[in-house]
Amino acid sequence: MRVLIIEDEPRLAGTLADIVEDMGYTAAIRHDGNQGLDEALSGVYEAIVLDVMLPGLNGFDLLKTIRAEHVETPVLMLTARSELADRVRGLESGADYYLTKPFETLEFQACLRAIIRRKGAIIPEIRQFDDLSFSPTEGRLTCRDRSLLLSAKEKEIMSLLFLNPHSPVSKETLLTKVWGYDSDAVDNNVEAYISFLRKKLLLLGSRVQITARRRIGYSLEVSEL
Amino acid sequence: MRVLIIEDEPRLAGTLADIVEDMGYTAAIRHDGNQGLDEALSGVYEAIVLDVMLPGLNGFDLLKTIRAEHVETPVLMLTARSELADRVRGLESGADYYLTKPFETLEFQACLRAIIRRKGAIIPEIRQFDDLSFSPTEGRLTCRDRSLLLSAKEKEIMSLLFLNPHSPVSKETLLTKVWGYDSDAVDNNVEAYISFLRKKLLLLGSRVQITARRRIGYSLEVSEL
DNA sequence: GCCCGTTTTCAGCCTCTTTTCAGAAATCCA
DNA sequence: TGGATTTCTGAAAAGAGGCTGAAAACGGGC
Repeated sequence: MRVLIIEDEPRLAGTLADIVEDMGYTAAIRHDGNQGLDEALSGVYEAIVLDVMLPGLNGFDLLKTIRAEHVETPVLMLTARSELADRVRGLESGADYYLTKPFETLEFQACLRAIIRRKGAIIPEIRQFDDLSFSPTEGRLTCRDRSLLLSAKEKEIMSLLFLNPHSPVSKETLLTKVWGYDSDAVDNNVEAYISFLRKKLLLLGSRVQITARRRIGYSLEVSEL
Repeated sequence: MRVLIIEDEPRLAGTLADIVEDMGYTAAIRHDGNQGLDEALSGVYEAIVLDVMLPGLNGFDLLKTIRAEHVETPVLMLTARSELADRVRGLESGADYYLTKPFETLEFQACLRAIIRRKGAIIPEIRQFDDLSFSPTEGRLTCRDRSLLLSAKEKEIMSLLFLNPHSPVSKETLLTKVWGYDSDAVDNNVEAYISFLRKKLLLLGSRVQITARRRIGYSLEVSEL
């Protein structure tokens, strides 16, 4: 799961790469428009972070070109200006989102996650939390040398919990995101699955556990012991 | 610090209000376009969360009207569709951001913070008062190296107290905001919870304490010693 | 149709939260 | 000072939410 960053300013490019890697992706960096275009056309990226001002070929034209070539990779555009005209132009060139510098790390992450999710992909490849790692595509949980596969529903629940460890996910969220908006599943369905997942965590011997916060939700936490 | 939510679906409106309040704002809700417009024109809000589909007056037109009246409150638009045309139209109407349903709490908060910050205001997501810090989303109180989690009701009460330390919050306010408008909870319920919270502050060893002002309410104060 | 793993359902138990109550303490005011 | 009022808090009861084992129902592959 790779993200392409096309940004000529080295410091910003580095920072972005760090953030993206924190999210569980591998980052590739290109510093000019033409190199960026070549790379983007490869179509192997999960998302592209694209600065508007670039040497060689500007962001708008780069974007139009790859869209013309039917590369549908989600694109997050970055610009120093927040002019309406620019933002509209960005969207019309085929950007999925438009972020004005400066921005917060959290905001950037949220937007990146949002555009990737919007195109239907499941978020990063391998996510790590303490001694536990999780591959959402495969649905594999690994702790040290032990590893096991999750069922479809278990996998989706784990994905949501892994998205932001420590921050609780409510049963309501789980029900609508995993079972669907108009399903008639009830709270106990979630509880049953949480129970399944806990058994598997125990089996793996991980220090990570799923903690219930009454009336609030479930979150991943590292065991105190 | 108020945020106006213009959203006709009551459930979503309620959820958004909760989130916004967790961030330390006061939420006002309007369920239809015309009422929303009146409220928005007052210009007293820090930000407006605006659904596109509304009875009475749609979001685009509402937004254009208030911008024509030179109300520059940041606006976060919500829509069920992610059509390019819609997004362009939203931006052209004067929206600061465009969020497609469904979205994550975190994503929503990040965007809201972003648009407010962009217009110059600042909001910390962790609130600090003397040696005590409080994270409303997580419901965690921290003092130096010690930290603990609050229950649902404790959390809500603490949120309200933290909103304006030193300024007292009445039992009546607490009852309506925490227990709800039509609950039959009595003053002693509040008193009991204040007592719980005091115990927890003691446990943390914080200098912050909850002071009662007879017939007026409770406020956070720093201990004299 | 049968087998398998997955998913749902149910019931009983357990735990934490919330409410209730009663007496003690503090505060106010005449 | 003394009585009325308000607030505090420990303990217990009531309630809601959460857990889990077992069994039933489902559904895809052979």
